[in-house]
Amino acid sequence: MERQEAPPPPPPPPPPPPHGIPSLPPLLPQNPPYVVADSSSHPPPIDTHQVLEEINSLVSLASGSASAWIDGRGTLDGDAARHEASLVASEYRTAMEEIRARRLEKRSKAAASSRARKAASPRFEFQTRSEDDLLDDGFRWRKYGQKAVKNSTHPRSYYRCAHIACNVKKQVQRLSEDTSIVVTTYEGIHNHPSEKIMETLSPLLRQIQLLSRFSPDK
DNA sequence: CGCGTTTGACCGGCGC
DNA sequence: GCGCCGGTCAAACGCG
Repeated sequence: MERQEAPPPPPPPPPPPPHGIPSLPPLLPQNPPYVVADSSSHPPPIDTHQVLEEINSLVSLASGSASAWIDGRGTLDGDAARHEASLVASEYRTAMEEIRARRLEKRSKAAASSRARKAASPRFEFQTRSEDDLLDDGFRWRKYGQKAVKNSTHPRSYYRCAHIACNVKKQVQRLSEDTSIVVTTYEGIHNHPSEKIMETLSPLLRQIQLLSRFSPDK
């Protein structure tokens, strides 16, 4: 147990979030206060793989893997390490539960507002014969999803109006029977004018204002 | 580097 | 309860 010099703590590799796996809350402190493995010590060292197993089972809830986080950290040892391992696992569990709860809440709120909007807001659909899927209607749209739909060879694309606080949506899909036809479905009413139209109109408006200032009946 | 797109995971609704 | 399906989310990616 006698250690003259604290061995230079191996700088923990920056957690490399592997491809496709969401970044995770810290599992272990960056600088190890934990005891370095010592074969002569008692109780025997615990393998991080044990801890990893539990953490992984928790992480699987959030469809990720924690192995990248704990890899290369070696073996924990002693009561302190044991204690820390359990703390880490329980902290992690709490964190993941919170994340999950927040996501659920957000989703159910979104679903509720989507239902309300569907019931209240107008929805209209029209077809155009066009090479381009996305026809220029003067508004800016941000794509937020694409989905293969049943009985259709072409995917359906989902767009939201890019204007702030305007929640108009549209779906765009090419007919499988006639590939040259695009079906566009709008949902909701814009709470702002089309930027394109304003761009065209604003010089005219300025002109009108200017003229009215010098108009004789003023 | 900021912003828009891609893409797989996830959720709720619905029919069975 | 279970599986399917459409719609949405959000991290990763890509492009100007």
